Amino acid sequence: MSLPTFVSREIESGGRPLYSRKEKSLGLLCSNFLTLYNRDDVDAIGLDDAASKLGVERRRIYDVVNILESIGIVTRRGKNRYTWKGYGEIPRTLEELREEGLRENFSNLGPGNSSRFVDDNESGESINVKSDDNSFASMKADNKREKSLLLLTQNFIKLFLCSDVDIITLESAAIALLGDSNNSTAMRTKIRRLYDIANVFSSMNLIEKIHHPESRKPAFRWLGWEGKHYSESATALDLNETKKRVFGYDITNYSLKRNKVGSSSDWISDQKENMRMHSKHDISESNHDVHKLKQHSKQNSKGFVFGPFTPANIKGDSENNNVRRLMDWENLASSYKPQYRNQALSDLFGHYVEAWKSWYAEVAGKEQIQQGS
DNA sequence: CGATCCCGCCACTAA
DNA sequence: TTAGTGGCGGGATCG
Repeated sequence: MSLPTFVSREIESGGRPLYSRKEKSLGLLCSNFLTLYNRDDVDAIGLDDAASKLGVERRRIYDVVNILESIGIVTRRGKNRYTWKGYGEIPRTLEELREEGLRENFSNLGPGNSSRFVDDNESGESINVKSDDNSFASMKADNKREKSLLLLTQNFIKLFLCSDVDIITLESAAIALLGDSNNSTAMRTKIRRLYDIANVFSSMNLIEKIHHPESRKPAFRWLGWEGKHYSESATALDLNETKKRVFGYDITNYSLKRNKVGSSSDWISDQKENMRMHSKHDISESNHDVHKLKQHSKQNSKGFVFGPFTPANIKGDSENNNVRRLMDWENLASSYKPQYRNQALSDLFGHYVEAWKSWYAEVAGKEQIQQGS
């Protein structure tokens, strides 16, 4: 009961809707999470700490962490605690997943597949010979594990790694990963999860959202982690910035729920809207894949990852000794005229800049408050 | 209107 | 039992 849920379409004095789903996307949260912890002096990650630092509910941290764990970036150390492993684990983990997937015949995507994930596992000793109720319990636990975000994520990846196709529709992925069951509800739920996963992977540029060449349907293309260089240990050149004005607020924006009004925290309300970059005159957004050899994302010294909208500015030559370092994003955003494919991307970029400045201010502001406990 | 996907209730579990 | 986890899907947003 309850939850009136009458669309309280609050409009901030000015015409700007005071709630944007894009600002709270898992992908953005993931980027912030990675940027926050991709440092050499980071080892343990406290979930509470992460939640408060990133300004989100704990529930969301679970989502991000579970997905990141599937790639090996972090590992569960124990209750409320994870260990940062770093991007270096990605290639290794992907390779393992590929082999594992091949071993499990994960290359079947088409209909009538009846893909069966054997669900291997390390602790392959289930001695539950019988014991009625006992086996029931383990069965339930097993069933739950099979539905876990972590496993779903890994299976999703296997789909790409073990198949000749590199463009997959979430629907097809759901069908393949669902094994069978034509249940419409299960399908819808599965796709919801895949969207979540796709979001964070997109933010990491492991995959890219596109429109199927012919089908026109939205799909995702595997990009992989190959050329992506990261700086395992944050170089010194960051955090030395000072000419950047410090914003008082931090990324903590618990308020602004979907409907609820929430305290009018002036999050993005300021006037940095002057960085309206129009979507350039169509850049020959030709019919089929213009995405040929685009160089998605580069990362700055701190490991911050750009979305699929890498400003053509830094893409110059691929991963040279990325000595670029911290260019002034504010200027870039307001003066540089990037060739974004569309308004959405430019908007997203704006949000990234915003988010980046936010946590940057926080981090720079109060040193690295290494979480203890 | 269909594609997205955030939010947070609440069933499980671990301590 | 309490605290930590994390399925799940309603329904708000986006395009």
